[in-house]
This record gives sequence, C-alpha cells and structure tokens, in this order.
Amino acid sequence: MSKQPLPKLEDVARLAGVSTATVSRCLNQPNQVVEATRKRVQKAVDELGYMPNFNARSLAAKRSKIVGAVIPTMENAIFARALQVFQERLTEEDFDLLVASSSYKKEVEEKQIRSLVSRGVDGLLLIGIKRDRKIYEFLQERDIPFVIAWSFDEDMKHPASAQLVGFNNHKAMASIVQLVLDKGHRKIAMLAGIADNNDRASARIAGFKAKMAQYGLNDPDVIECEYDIDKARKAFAFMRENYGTPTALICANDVLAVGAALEAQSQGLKVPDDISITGFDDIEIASIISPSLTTVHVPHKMLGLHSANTLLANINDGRIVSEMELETYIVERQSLSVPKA
Amino acid sequence: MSKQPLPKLEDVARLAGVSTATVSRCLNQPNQVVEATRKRVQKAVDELGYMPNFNARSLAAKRSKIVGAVIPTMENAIFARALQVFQERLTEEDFDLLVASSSYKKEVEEKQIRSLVSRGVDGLLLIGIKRDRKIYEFLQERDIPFVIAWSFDEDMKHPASAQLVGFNNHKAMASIVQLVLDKGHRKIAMLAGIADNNDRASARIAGFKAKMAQYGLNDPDVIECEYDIDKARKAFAFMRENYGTPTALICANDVLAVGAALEAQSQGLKVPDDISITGFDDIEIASIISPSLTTVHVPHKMLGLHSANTLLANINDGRIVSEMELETYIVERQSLSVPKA
DNA sequence: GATCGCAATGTAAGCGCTTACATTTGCATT
DNA sequence: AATGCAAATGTAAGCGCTTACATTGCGATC
Repeated sequence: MSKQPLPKLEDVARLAGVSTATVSRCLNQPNQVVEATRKRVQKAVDELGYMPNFNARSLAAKRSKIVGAVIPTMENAIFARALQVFQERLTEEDFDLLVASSSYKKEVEEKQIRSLVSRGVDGLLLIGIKRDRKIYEFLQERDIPFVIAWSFDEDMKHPASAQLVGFNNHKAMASIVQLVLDKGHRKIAMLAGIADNNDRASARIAGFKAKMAQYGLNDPDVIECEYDIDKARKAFAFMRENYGTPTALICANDVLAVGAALEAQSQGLKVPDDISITGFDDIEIASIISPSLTTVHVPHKMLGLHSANTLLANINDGRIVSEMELETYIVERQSLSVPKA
Repeated sequence: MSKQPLPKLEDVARLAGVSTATVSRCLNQPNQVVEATRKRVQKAVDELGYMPNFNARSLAAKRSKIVGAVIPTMENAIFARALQVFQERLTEEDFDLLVASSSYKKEVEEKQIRSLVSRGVDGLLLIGIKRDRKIYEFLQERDIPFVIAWSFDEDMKHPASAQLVGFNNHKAMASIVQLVLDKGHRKIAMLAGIADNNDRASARIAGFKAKMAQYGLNDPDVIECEYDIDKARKAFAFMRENYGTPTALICANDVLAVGAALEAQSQGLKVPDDISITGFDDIEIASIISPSLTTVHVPHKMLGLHSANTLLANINDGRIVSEMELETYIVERQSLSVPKA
C-alpha cells in the first residue's frame, strides 16, 4: 500500500559511490567497467532491489528490446505454435514479445502495425507478403527490421527491405494435387481459404488450378471459406448441393479438411472410400482425426525459429538474411486413396 | 534510407501554432480542447504524419497502455484461445499485449513477471494461484493490478490484492469422477498433470482422490505426466504394465486423454468398450477424435474475456472485481460408457 | 463597464534513463 | 620521476512526452 518511490539509477549510483553513467554501463556494457566497481554496483542494486525502467531506457537508447508480431489469429494451432517458438527464441536474447492479431483483416493489421511501431519495437514479424505499399514505406522510413513469414512465392513482389522466411505455397499445393491426380482422381474440387488480401490462400488456389490445368482440367470447382470447422462443414454441404460430390477434395488447410471430413462422414460418406480429402499444415489434429489426414507438412517451428533468428541477427548485428526458403513435404495418411471404381 | 528525423509533438505544436501541452491534450483528453484548436492540431498531425512515441508517453505519464500475460504455453489450445479473446478485448481499449510463456517453470515465470513489470505494464494476467509469496509482494509494492485466472479453489490462499477469474478445479474434477462412478466403474485410475507448482493440476488430483475416497476407493493409481500427447501415450503404456488396466481412466486434460486414447487403441483396446477415458478442458480436439471425448468444459473464452474486463476495470476506473467464479460443465460424448460386464 | 469565474491555453519542470564528450586514473616507458 | 596513452569514470545534455501550475480570454453578473 505504501507505494514508496522505487529506487532509480541515481539511487544506486549514490549508494555505490559512482556516477549514474557507470551504473548504466554496469547494466549494459559490463565489460567496460572494472571488476571492483562492478561488484560494488551490483551490491547496491541488490540492496535496493533496483530494477531498470525499460521505458526510460527505450526512450534514451532508442531501442526497446521488444519485438512485435502481427499474426492472423492464435486460434489456429499453426500460428500459436510458431509464435511459441518465436517467443522462446526471443526470450533467450532478453527480448519481449508484443503480439497482436488481425483476424485476417487488412485494416486491423495496418492499425496493429502502426501501434507496435509507436511502441518502439525493434523488429516486427508479419505473416504473408501482400499488403499496402504504404505500410512497407512506413516501415522503411523508420528503419524497422521486419520479417515476412509464411510466404515464399517467386512471383510475389516484395519490398527490398523485407526479409523472407517462408515456403512456396503454390508449389506445395501443386505437389499434393499431383499426388491426388496420381491416385487417379480427376473429379477434384477445392475448399479454399479467403483469397482476398491473403497471399497464402491465393497462392494455394493458384497452385491447385495450375496443376489441374496441366491435366486439362480447367475451371475446377473452388469454394472459398473462412478457416473454421463449422463454416467448412457448411461450405462442404453447399458444395455437394450445388456442384455435386467430387471424388477428392483438396483443402487449403487442415481446419477446413477436418470440417469437410466431419461433414462428409455425417452425411454418410466414407472417407476415403467415397471421397478423398487432403489438408495443409499438418497440425496435430491432422494425425488424430480418423481417418487421419494426408496433408502438407508446414515447418511451423522452423518458421518461428528462423523468423526469430533472422530478426535477431538484423537487430543485434545488422546482419541481413534476406531470404530463407523452407521446405514442405507431404505426409501420407489415410484420408487419401484411389477413387472408387 | 534517408531516415529523416520523425516529427515530434513539438513539430506538431509549431505547425499548428499552439503549445505542446495543447497538442498533448488533443491526443489524450480531446474534450478539454475547443473544437477549432483541435481541428487545427489534427490537420498538423496529418500533414506531418505524426505518431506519438509511446515510450516517452509511458515514461512521463507513468502508464503504458500495455498489459502483460504470462501463460504456461501457447501450445495448448486452451491457453491460445483464451489469450486470443483476452487480446481482442484489450485491443478494443487500445491496450497492447506483451506475452511470455513459462513452460510451467516456476523460475521462468518469475523472471518473466519481473521483466514485464520492468516494461511498465499497467496490469498482468497470471495463470494459477500458487507462486512464491515474494512475487505477490513484489506486485503489491508496485501497485500493479493483476488477475489470477484459471484457479478458483476455496481453500487456496491468495493475496488480498489479487483478482480472481477462475473455476473450481477440484469440484469440476470431482463431478466428472462422480459421473464415471455413476456409470458403475470402480477400477479407476488417473493420468494427471505435474502437480508440482501447478495448483490446477494438484486440485484436479485432489478432486479425483476425494471423490474416490467417498466411495471407499483409497489410494487409486495416479500417474503424473507432462501435457503432451506422446508423453501421455508412454505414460499410459507404463501404467498398464505396472498397475494393470483400469476400466476407466480419468485424465487431467484433453491432451492427456487424447494420448491415452490413441495408445489404448493402438494396443488393441476399444474405447470405451474396453476402457473408458475422460478428458478435461473441452478443446476442439475432444470432439474430433474418435471416439469423441467425454470431458469437462472449461469456459476458456469467458476466462479470457472476463480476465480482460477485470483488468481493464481496475486500470481504467480503479474498480475492483475481486472474484469471479465461472462454471464448468460436463460434455458427454462417446469415450465414457458403463464398464464391461 | 468593472468584476468574477471558469474554460482554454501556455510555461516549464520533470519522468528515469543513455551516451558524447571531458576528465581522471593507472600503468608501461623512458 | 616525468611522460604518454589507454582504460575507467564522471558530467550533463538530452530522449519525447505529460501535467501542475500560471496565465489568458470571454461571457455572465451586478
């Protein structure tokens, strides 16, 4: 209750009989201070229970030791887990993490980015490439290091100052479509994510269509749907009613695939006997649902880890790792088989 | 590249022909400024693309508009989702969120709390009650509002300054054990969380044992296990080998239950025919695994929302909501049935 | 029209640090 | 012992805001 004033640097300096500059150096560049002094200061710090005020430090030093992350949502395990690793890595270097989620909304994301920058973050983690040019300009003007994670599609324009840590969504999707085609499927539809303002979603759609076109299958059925199990169920039901039932359904992520599989099963379809379903991401749920999901494994931990490393290298040493492409691979499980005769 | 100096409050003031105090008021208490001036200032702000420096603001105003959260992990969907709601609510009030995760480690958590406080957070979200007295003293000395979420067990000592938003873990666990007993099971074991330094885990164990004791079933088998599917599988295998197979297995959360169910099935046991399994949390996976899990529904969104509200009421208006007990309920699905004859 | 009271605005002192620059110290050289 | 130089420490000017307090302006009141 008393709320006695907290000790500040000056108090430590006085008690230790040194100047504030020396105390500050003890805390920030200890090797510049001779051992005897350092010990004396440390003693004073302990005695007073001194803790630095990071806001004052950030203001004076113009660096905050805070990194910001704007992700679509923590509800999808793929982001939650990547963020977990990202945060753990940051913590190792004494950085803290400010998180914001945009719910895949462009304007929200923009606001969040500005807010985090106002907070003085030393770096920023962003998901996906596609966003207003003015945001990138904004970031560049202020010299804020940022990494763009998750996307790595050649054809995508990205600002020179960006650092990429991602995978090729187009290619990964095409590869699993190839697998489905190899199994003999031709009547293939896609349950996609909302492509608007989402380059991963649109790259996956493009990958699907491109591969289909290679087999002369033009204009395949594609329905866009939010990443939500219930919405996926409804979307799948809608698809069956309006476009008929494909022999294989490609889903833009595992959440959609789970929704579709559940709906298919509750409509009496056997998966994969009556309909094959594939996912994307390889989150835990993919191996637990039955039938387990054949899906594209996205290296989410690596994404989180390398994003952190890239950012830290830039912030701490000015080292720029401009691009890092990670590999995906297909995990074959039970939800994909050859089509019924 | 240019990195021209960013406009500051003073620049805005000069351009608008007012004092810095007036600009500051426009930004923070606009109603104290007459409309004409406000417009003029707004124009200057737009013209310069001015953005306030939050570190300077926090330093001067002694409030940061940042709330911190230390959670065990984002890997468990129950926390990720609660955090998502928590963050969304904070964003509505222009607060940002600093997150840290402790991996259930006491010392890590302590360090994180100190770090967040050093950052000048206006409030703190903590999971569970049990922690060193000195941490609570630390928080009280600094007048940091904090809410303790997830726990709400009567017998637990908690500091007067704490605000609780939780549910009764003991009671909730006892209730599902009751249900299992009602089905006729008597050979019941528990796959528990690590009780050390985790009051939810220990309360759940206590709830289990207390209910068992009511039925004269003393010293039931309890194995503690980290919340991880693979570890749960191994723990279940270990349990069978060393203690035999119960007719019902109570799990301290859904992750453990899923692990146990998968292992049981891969060992040729039918769930629930050969062994009933119950979970706790009711995360998405519980309804997706087959057989779907009978489990305790934990109102994670409400936990996130009310934690945010409680904190905001305290920070913004000094209003103290000291306790808020949320209800859990059992969701009956397929993994629990009567024991085999 | 002088007086009062309140609302709007201005002045300027910090908030608690960091760091450029100045000064002192200690030590090797001569 | 005098000299020089680098390493250690000190001095003090900010960093970009907020806010207590002082001042000004303006309509209402007598």
